[in-house]
Amino acid sequence: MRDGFFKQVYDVVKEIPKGKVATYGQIAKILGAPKFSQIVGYALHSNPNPKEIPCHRVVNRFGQLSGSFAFGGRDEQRRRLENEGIIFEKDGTIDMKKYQWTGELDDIGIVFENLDK
DNA sequence: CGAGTGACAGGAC
DNA sequence: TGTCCTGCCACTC
Repeated sequence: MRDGFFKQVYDVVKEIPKGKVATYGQIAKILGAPKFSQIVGYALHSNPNPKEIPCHRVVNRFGQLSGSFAFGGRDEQRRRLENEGIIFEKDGTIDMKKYQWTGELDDIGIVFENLDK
């Protein structure tokens, strides 16, 4: 998996279950590098594959939608999340206690061995 | 190949 | 989740 860190990010993001969200930092941590949070955001910004990568399920640590969105703006992102059962507060944030993806590697089936080859 | 960039996080106060 | 400030590293030009 040395095609780039980005690809690893995409692999994880694709495994986020419907109705759940994850933070950039969380994804970074899953990849074994908590400091990669910014890189995760950068990776999704590139978003070479919008139809495969549900980046609307990835939010910042406040549970708030990101400023720019590759699919068509915050509105679209919000609608997609609502469509998955996620309720937004009136200030545009979501309840992370309820919706934050608690799953880790065990749940998503990605094994670090795979990352090695 | 060096410098700048960025969908961020976390600690300090 | 008050604000401010610093660190972080892959990627692009």
